[in-house]
Amino acid sequence: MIYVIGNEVNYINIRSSTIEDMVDYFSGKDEIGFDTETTGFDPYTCNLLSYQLGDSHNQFVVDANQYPINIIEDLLKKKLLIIHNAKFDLKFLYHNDIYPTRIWDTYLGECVLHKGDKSVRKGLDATLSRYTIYSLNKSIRGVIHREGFTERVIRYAAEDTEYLGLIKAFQISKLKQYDLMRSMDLENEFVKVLTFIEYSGIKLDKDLWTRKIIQNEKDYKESLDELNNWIIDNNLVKYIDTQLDLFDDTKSTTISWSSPTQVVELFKSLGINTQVPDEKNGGFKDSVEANVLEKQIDKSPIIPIYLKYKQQEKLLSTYGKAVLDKINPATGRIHTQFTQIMDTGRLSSGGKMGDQETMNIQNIPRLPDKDDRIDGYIYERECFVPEESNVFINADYSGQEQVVFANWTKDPDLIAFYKSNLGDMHSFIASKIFPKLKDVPLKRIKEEYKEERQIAKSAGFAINYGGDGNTIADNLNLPKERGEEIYNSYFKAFPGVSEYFKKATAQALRDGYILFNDISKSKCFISFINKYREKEKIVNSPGFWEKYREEKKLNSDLYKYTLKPDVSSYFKLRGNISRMALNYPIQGSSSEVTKIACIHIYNYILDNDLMDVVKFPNVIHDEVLLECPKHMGETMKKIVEDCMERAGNVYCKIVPLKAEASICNFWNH
DNA sequence: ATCTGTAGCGCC
DNA sequence: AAAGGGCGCTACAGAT
Repeated sequence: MIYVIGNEVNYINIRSSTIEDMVDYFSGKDEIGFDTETTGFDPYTCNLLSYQLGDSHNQFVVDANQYPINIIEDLLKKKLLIIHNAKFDLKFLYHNDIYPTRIWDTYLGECVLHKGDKSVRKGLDATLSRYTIYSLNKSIRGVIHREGFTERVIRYAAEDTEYLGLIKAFQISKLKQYDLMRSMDLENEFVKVLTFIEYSGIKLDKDLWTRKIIQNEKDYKESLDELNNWIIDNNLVKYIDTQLDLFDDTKSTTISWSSPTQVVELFKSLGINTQVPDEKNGGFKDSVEANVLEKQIDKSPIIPIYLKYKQQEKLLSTYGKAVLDKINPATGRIHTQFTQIMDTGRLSSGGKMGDQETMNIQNIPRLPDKDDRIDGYIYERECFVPEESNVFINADYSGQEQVVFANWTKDPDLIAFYKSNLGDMHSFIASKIFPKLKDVPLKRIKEEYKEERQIAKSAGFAINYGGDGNTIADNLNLPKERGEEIYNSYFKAFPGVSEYFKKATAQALRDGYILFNDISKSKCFISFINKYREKEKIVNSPGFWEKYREEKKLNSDLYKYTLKPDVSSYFKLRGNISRMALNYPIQGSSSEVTKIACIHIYNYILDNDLMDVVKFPNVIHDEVLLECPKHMGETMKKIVEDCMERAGNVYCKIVPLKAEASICNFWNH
């Protein structure tokens, strides 16, 4: 039965009711299906129209204008709320100072159960159809704003809460089957925090940002002029604009410098090699990306000018005027949208929230090292600031993924490095892969063997992400053989890493998913596992390789069009799985550590009644940004560090994760 | 005029 | 045999 509170109705199976009756009905129950209808996505500028509470027997649709949601605060705080995409509804509750404690988010349930498969639709309707024969009519969505509490609006609003308990039950059974309940618990806890982060937003100093744009425009024009003048000075007539302008006798060029296609053509004519391997077809393609050109910096003086231009262009486009439009008129702050569960469990930021464009707040350019900063130059992160009477607490884990890596691989030398607090990691790897540095103190390596250290840094990085000798050679512009040597000496130096790599790959190939760790048991399902198994079956069939070698010798059509593509795709898929198996557990477990840290911080804020005082402007993978009144700075700094290290201790039992926080007046990281 | 895919590059 | 993990945004280029 559907009940409406706040409007007199009498339709078939729809009755009028009262708040008291509704509260009475749910007081004996532990969980409530919950949903809201609003005028839009932003809690600061939009309003709550109705809220619905329901289970499989009864649903209550309440007119929020007549009955402000605060009157059921007690219910919302005490019961388990089952919500599809809770972040949206929670934001409106937070806006009314209601902070529920127990959430089951059926949307996140789907994300946990189908992590790795983007093709799975996770909306409420799609979710319901996955588990039951029921389906929803979503065409009504948004109509409530226009037509009010009509019969069809009431029916569909009620329907959204009717099946949530059922979906939850199906999800629990699936989650248990895959041993994913702890992973789900983590996400259900974290969604409350992520809501708070989005709700908090981050303040952008508008004037400073505007000055930054002016500065970028000036730099941009200068490098653009430099580019064009170089063409004119070198009299590359093909690219010089010959069209006369009666009012302007300065020459210009016909090149659109932000077009890679056009720049490729020019650079080729200057003898610059633009060929890079094309992953898609195994052949080659043209590219003028920075890492291709940097290796050929001596080939033409135009290269450094072009690279500088590209940098300025980026600062002016992605980090230019559009950012100012993202400032919320009500709060004066930028409120992004986070996606809570990507394939590795990491967050992402940006995209559209309804018809509202948000921005990625996780890729704002970093401040250069202090020594490299230019006096008076305005850097992006300097423009992100706390409110007048506040300070930022900016904290990050030192070497989060590296430390998780050491704990996961259990490599004795890596562990020894951290345990003895030897100092610089890259110097340590250098000492392991260069025999001549075996007995040189790490401090000396860092200062005197910069080249070796750089090689070690690049090699360690590539290997962590599943790269190999070829990757190393390519990165460092070395011969293939040298890259191979470095690769091999790395594994010789760290046998535990090699062992771990083998085990991780074997597990993934066996199970068809990547197991992140034994604490949360989080998993990413390999969406293309069946495709891999098909190819595996082919290459493992009796006599396949004999046939392959034979046909290869003949270079037959069978080889060219069947055997070769099969083998190629087999190794390609296997390589992909292998790299996922190496990287996902490190990246995914690290993200869980950060999520738990954020939960601790959030709970501290909530337990100490600081929701109106402390803000949580951002989280960037291994880094958190808090905002609090100046006088609380020292306390919050310690709290944040403590929360982060406590979270780290859950996952990193051998080598602990250390967190460092600082108090600052802008995003100083 | 509007949509889609790609190249390139910002962050961790 | 192929050859570095995870994201999102902006410009261009080609298509509709």
